[in-house]
Amino acid sequence: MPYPAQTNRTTIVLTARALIEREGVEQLSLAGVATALVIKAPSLYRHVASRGALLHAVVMLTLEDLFAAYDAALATAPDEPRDRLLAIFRAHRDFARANPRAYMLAFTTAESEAESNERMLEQLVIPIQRIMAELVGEERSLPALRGGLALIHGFVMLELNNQFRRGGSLDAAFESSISAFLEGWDGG
Amino acid sequence: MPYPAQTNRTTIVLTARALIEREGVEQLSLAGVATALVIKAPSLYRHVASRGALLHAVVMLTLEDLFAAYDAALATAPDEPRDRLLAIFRAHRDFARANPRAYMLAFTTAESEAESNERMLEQLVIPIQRIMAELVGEERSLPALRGGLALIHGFVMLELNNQFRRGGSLDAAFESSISAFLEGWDGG
DNA sequence: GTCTATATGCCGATAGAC
DNA sequence: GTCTATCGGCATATAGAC
Repeated sequence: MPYPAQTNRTTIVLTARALIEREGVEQLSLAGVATALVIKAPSLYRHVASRGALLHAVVMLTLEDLFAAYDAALATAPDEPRDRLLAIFRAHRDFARANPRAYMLAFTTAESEAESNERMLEQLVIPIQRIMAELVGEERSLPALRGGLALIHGFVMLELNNQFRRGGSLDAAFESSISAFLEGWDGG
Repeated sequence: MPYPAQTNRTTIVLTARALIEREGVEQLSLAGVATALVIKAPSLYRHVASRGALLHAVVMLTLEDLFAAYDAALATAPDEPRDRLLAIFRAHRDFARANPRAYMLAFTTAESEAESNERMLEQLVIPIQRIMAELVGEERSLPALRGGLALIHGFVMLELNNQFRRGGSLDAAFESSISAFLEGWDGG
């Protein structure tokens, strides 16, 4: 066994994500990943087809983790629909702040890499829409879902890109904006 | 005059933006810009310090154009604060859809290139906050501004990245979400 | 201000030995 | 599965002639 296995696909993907988080996506090179794993770049091709495939794997992993964060938040949330929705939204924001570059990458891949991405995103959104339906009714649940996603995603994107530069509590702005949005659908 | 002027900084920036819109930011090379201008790449350095400086110029131009779109929208809008806010939000979305890649670039530059970017963004946001203050009161105008920006920016980002894949009217979702958000602040 | 020529570097990816 | 060696490409940026 002159060249025993020194890594595997999962480790490679995790390392790539860590490097992306540290230096940015455009800085990610296969040589960098290999160095971090103390192997040589060509060895990576036994586990990953290309740089693009690696990035796609990072995106999928990130979406899976976000989904898991939803589940964890729901596991400890109260029964009220409104509380459960808030729990998900807060978990979403927390996740984005904990993994900013991976988060942005996952939601900014325009290509929508085949169908895998699409399926994952659908899975992610199902629990939100279900709760939304309880709150605003079935027929308005789709636009309400879209607005809710837009609100939290937009908030998080602006926050991650340092576009809220005027002081004041971002937490309070987040909470009160969600409250306003939900109450507005109630009333409408 | 063996080598007469064949271009200028403004033309270069406009060309760069057009290329970005066509092929994406990461695809933009100085060689590509030069070719589009029918000159050679090194000539660009008489007008632009570096690729980064060129990108920054594109961002500033884009923000200026967005600001102008706000002004144009307000010029023909009714007097009611709510109508004026809707006019700005619709103009924002229209602009983003007309210039998707430049828009994403402008709002995704984490570095916040010196202070110029910051000042421009502040200018952009002033009219929105002023109207917001009329609608929800001065002391709540900052969180309401942030929530409103988050909602429209998030909606547009999800839309541009093709993350609304379930059919239904996006226009309707946009309008009803804004209505809900604004009414929620009224009621709160 | 534009040109040619070039320095310099990094990248993704492949071939073939072990 | 990992290695060394390498191909081929394209990038930013500079030097110096005109």
